Amino acid sequence: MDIDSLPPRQKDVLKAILHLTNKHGYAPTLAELAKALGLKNRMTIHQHVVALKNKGLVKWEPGLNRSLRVIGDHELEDMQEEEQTRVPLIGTIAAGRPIDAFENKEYLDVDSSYGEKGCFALKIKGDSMIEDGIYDGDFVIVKPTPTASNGEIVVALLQDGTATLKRFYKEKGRYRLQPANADMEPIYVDGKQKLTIQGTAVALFRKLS
Amino acid sequence: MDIDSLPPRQKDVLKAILHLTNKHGYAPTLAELAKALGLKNRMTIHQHVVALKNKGLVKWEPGLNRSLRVIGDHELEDMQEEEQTRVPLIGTIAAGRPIDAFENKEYLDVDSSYGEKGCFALKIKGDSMIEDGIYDGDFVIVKPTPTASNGEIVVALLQDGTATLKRFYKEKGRYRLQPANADMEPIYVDGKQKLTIQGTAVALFRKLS
DNA sequence: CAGCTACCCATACGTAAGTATAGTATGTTA
DNA sequence: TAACATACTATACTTACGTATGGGTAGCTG
Repeated sequence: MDIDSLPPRQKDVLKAILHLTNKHGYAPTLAELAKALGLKNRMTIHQHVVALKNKGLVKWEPGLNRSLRVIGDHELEDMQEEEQTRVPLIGTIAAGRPIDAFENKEYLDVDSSYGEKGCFALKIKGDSMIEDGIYDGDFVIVKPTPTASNGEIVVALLQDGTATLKRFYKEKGRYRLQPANADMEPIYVDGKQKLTIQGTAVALFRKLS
Repeated sequence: MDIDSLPPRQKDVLKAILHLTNKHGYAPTLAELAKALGLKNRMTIHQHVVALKNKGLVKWEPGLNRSLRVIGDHELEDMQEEEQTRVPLIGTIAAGRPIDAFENKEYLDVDSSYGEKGCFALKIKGDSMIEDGIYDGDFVIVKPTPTASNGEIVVALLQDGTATLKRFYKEKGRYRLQPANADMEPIYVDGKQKLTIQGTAVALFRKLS
């Protein structure tokens, strides 16, 4: 049974079992798996693991708590996932400047789900988003996406090579990059100009002291 | 810790844990260990594993079924590091209310240094610190300290049992807990009254989307 | 269209299993 | 001798957690 031919969610469940088992050293419960996959109900997981059991990929003892395990030769697969949990801190972003890349590899230890999504972190320089509570010196975790929805905070690359963190709005024939600072004007980008969205900001981290 | 220097029965228990775990692929229960060692009562095993845990040879999560596992020197090191990386999210803090403890154990994965310092996390409810960029729904990481310096953001327990997150200032004969919200007044605590400082806020984490 | 798979949700019930509390007995060491 | 560690026993309580039962939607295929 090839994992890659599994339906998407079953594959997610299998990976989560491997991951949580290796992370904790004991088997996960259905509820823990549900939580890890953003579900509200462990019954969904139960149905998934029944399907996986029928495909010979997992096994458990009926009625025994925490006896769920992956069977076969799939245990090593979780090892390569491990290194992707950390979020690389790639540089500083200041409006009107290109991203100033850090020379040394640094990482932000945050919730592992961000690393798994391929997120990267940027250190904020400036006050352009201060009224949205994003302060100079904060770290923003960015999920790579080529597009964004209105109102999302994006890391945008302009045509002149500069980068900026702003709220994104798509308007008639143009894009608006809106600062959250009353002293600053929006940036408008004509619809025909090149606007690259590096990703959307999904989390913020700040040292207080 | 050398296994061979263990008392006889503790050594038996350790071996049985390893054996049953490898045999079944999931952790044994106390009852299963008791049965394997010819005992009638799982309490005996419980006392043995407590002794083994105190010697750093096994580990489990209190209250979780089948979470017992043997930890070796290498794993011990990893486990300690893992355990101390995670910051327990213990509840919600809203000014004027006691801390509303979360029922389910949750953790915030943040920079490992916070976990090492024994920090805990609280979810913010309210706007009392909004002008310092601490918003409703944010998570604040708190380092336990009984005292604070002027200007530090503290989790304070008042005499009436309520909790609050404010900037701490020591003044003549009293303490001032200063909100960062122009619509709110400071809280003054007479120097003779009981003011418990649970800790100081050292970091903030916010989900943006 | 019907049937099937995939995927999500809910509540209720019952057993699994850890823990609390308490006890006795034996061996070792200061 | 007393204190402590080791090792066994019991019952009762409480939470953990799997399962039963039931519902729904969406997409694909014959």
